[in-house]
Amino acid sequence: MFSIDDIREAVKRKSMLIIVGRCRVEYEGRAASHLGEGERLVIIKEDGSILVHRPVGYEPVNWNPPNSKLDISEEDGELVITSMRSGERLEIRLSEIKHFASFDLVDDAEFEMYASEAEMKKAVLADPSLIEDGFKPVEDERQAFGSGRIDIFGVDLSGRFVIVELKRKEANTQDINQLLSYVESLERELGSRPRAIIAAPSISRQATKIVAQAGVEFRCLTPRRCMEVLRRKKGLDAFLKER
Amino acid sequence: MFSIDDIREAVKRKSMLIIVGRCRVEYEGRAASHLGEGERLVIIKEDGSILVHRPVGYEPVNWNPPNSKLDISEEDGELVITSMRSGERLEIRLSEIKHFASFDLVDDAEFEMYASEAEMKKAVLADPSLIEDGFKPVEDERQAFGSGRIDIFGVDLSGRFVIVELKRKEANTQDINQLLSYVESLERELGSRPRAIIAAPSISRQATKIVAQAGVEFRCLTPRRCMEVLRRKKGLDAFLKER
DNA sequence: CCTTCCGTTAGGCTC
DNA sequence: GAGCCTAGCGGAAGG
Repeated sequence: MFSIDDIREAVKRKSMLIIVGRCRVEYEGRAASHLGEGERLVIIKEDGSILVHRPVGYEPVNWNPPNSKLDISEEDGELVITSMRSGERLEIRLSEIKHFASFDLVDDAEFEMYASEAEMKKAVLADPSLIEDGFKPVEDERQAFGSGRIDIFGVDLSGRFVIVELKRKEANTQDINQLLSYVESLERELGSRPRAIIAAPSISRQATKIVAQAGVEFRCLTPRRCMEVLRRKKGLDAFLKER
Repeated sequence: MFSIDDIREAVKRKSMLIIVGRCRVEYEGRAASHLGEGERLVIIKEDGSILVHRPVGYEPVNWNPPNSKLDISEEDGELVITSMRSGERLEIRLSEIKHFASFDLVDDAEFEMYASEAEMKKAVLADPSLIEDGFKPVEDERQAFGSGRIDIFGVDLSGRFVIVELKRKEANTQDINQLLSYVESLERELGSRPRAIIAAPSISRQATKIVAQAGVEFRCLTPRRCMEVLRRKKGLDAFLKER
């Protein structure tokens, strides 16, 4: 079996702890919550993050992020785990522990993610014709005109300014509003209204209406297409380097 | 020890599985990712959700939501867990298993959350003076004017329309833009510009500028204050019922 | 630090 | 099912 000292020892050693048991959970901080008695999985990680998982659902029912401070105690025969963080307090009272284990895990691997919006941006900068022929991104891309950051800012064949908003999935009304706030901000700044292009794999029907009404243009652009462009470019770079 | 059949059996029994071991993870679906070899915690829940947790961080590095389909197999001496879902595939290849356990957890408790935006809305409907004296929410509150849903729609003392946007934490520029899109949509619909009020515990400096420029009004309203109003109202209801 | 915005966001609610 | 919004969102990136 194990004692409260085993748990304290594991916490101090900065191991990952797994506790399965019957518990109640109270949270108070940015909001507040109460969870009555039931059987759950509690995970405590070496960075001070803590998760309470119910038997179903993707999300933890309660948690505290990394760098929370732990306190382990015993009260009325219950194991009490308290996780504290500026302004937030999570208390888990375990009346019965079905399982306890601790591990010192080694995990240095890189996590690589593909098909993100950042990759779409790279692809458009590498091949601006993905937006339209003659589109030229403006070199200095750190454009923060009062209200937010523009994904890509450039000029079209006729020299007119173009704001491009990228989305890796279907564009919705919120996305169009975001783009329009950039347009208006930039219009005030430059005196003329720039073109606005939303580039996404698809667009919601509702958003289509706003797009039509506000003169925004839609370009179909998928993350997959962008990955292909980047792969081709990478291949070309390698080829040029070899020569 | 345990065999692959133990794991299959636990999955079939719809238990919660906990596996700690050395693994690689591939994901392909809405995006794609690759995670090289390292030691992690894998959780499989009875509803088909699956989580891969690294030794640090609040979030799982890879996952699949509830109702994913599981396949357990053995390849090249590795335990291969595949989780599939419409258009998404998660593959975990375990080269070494340090720990395996399964549990049939019982958890029927209610989870109660307080201080949500929904509660703020209830409080304002119960006591509209939280917005201002004479404010009257319009009964028919299902207001979806082309672009999104308005939190609370009403009239002020002078009979002018008022749009109220509630936020449980500091209001930012995005929130103001959202409110303004409602204002403009409604202005087109009604012919006159309604008042716009953002009710939140605080407002960011950036948002303050837009508020001033666009004629939006800010009302300080905290979730805590709303909870007190609701508690008082509940108390009153109970008192009236007792008589 | 503040601000902004992405995310395999998830999850819920409404039409 | 489609669309929209909240979340104790978390996390990263930029100023």
